[in-house]
Amino acid sequence: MIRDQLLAALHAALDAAGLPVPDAAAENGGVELAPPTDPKQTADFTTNVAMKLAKVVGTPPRDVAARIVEQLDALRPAHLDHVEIAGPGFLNINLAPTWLAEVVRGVVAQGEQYGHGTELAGQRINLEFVSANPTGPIHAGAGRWIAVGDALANVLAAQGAEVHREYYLNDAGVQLDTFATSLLARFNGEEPPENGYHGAYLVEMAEHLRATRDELSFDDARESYRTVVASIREDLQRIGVEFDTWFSERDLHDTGAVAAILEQLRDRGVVFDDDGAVWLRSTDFGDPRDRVLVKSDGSPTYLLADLAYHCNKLERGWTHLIDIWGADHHGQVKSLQSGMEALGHPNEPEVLLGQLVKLMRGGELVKLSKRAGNIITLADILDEVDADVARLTFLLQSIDTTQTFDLDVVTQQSMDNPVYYVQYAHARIASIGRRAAEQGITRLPIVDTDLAPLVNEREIELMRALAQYPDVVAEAALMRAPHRVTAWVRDFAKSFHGFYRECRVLTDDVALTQARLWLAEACRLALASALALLGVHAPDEMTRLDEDD
RNA sequence: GCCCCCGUAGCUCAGCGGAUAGAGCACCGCCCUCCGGAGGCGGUGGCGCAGGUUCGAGUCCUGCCGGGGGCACCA
Repeated sequence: MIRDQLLAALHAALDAAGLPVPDAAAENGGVELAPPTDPKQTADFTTNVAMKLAKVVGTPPRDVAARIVEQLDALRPAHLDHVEIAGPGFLNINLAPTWLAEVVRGVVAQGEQYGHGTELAGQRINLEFVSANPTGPIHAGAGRWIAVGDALANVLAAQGAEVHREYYLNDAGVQLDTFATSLLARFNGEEPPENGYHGAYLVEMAEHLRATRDELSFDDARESYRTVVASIREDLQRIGVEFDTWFSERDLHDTGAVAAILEQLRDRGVVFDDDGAVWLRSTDFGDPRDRVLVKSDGSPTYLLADLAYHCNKLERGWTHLIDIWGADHHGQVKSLQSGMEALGHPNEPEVLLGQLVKLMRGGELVKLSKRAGNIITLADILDEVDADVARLTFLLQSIDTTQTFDLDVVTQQSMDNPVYYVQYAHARIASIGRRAAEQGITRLPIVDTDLAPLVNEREIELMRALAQYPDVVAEAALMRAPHRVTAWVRDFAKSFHGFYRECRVLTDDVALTQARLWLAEACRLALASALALLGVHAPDEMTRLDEDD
């Protein structure tokens, strides 16, 4: 990549100028070379290295910059046009337009893999997300974890990691008993207990069961969770997410894995008995309080099973564990990590806490409660908008922010959804291809195509955005922030629509047409790449809107 | 009381310590003899408050004020 070549040249220039290389491990970081953040700056790349060195060297930043420029000019790296010193001491690197042509060729060469990298090569990551209890349908808010988890998995994989999508099925424990009690009540035409599940889905399930039998045992009621799991799988299929492993909590108990973990913890001397219960000394590992592992009635806590589960993931060969949890589970993070550290697995799992989704309908906040039964399910949303709209909506913002999902806005105004704006850009490019075919225009091999005619501001803007895309993907993976890809693709679509309006692709100028056809193709590939990471389709055509709509 | 997240334009949100803080929606103007107007161009409008670190702070630190989520022998 051109940036890497420039970076190497910059290092060489620093060396030639007798300047030290800023320590990457230091507080203010190493040598940075990036496009200017300020869009009004026209340079291709900028570096603040002179300002970082000013203090070390003891001369003003602009003087340091001058020394670097002198050496860079002498080195003349490929594509370099000229370097300017700007503002407080920025080095603004201006390249010849040839470098952007190389970007386009690079995109075409990599196809829909463009933007992928190898930052995480060799890592085997187990990503657990959703893991909603099988006691009821997936609610709408969990859609966020589905969309974010799947996109994050894609982004991590795009950086070379082997990524495994895993769903932890809580098919043991008291919540399943509560489920059974509630279902049994419905079967017998009674109301579930106050703290049971009151959702209408149990009424339906009970009706189905009554159609084939007169009696229902508690155990059979309990096992009916499998029906719920089937519906969860169906919802996931509708939104297009597939898990590699559905891991049964019950198996952990049945195989003795849970008991074995308790023994391990005992052996390590990190537990104590008190009042008939077994406790983990998690305070030794930074937890605000110690935690119960085995209750005084002899039953294991969720934490103990969860420790067994996470150890199991490591035993299966995953080198790093990532869990996506809702912020309402914040209190469990430290406990789990303390326990894992006690078991010899520090820094596992990495827990990504996502802030919760607030659902709005009719301008009112919808209170969610499975137990009260007034849930809005993911299926409800998918009944009204397609999966692409739902996914992109969930991927619009950082998981650090509480998301307000306004059902009215998302459904009634779904045509305004950003997903269509982006998909439209892709469809437009495909449309150009169709028109070209009609006119008998063939795209010649890119090696035979001169891209020099691409000099319009719009074209430059697009090519620069293309150049930045790999960094965006790498950053999204590193920061576990797939929404960065969303932000990029929206901006990119905007740039493309601007280009489309101003630069006609199919013209009488054969050379220009060829160059623009390839630019458009590069844009299409990048859009397809980004949308694939987000789990959103890249359509070749959009359904036309009604004129009178 | 303690812990986590957030506070940026009227609204919803971007913004890896860098230069004059950006989008979408809404509102006000423009633009279809031309590849799909689900489009383009322009305008109005903003970093909760106070200190600190730094050559440089929306970004880092402290305090305060708001909003959300947690502080179980529940999961």
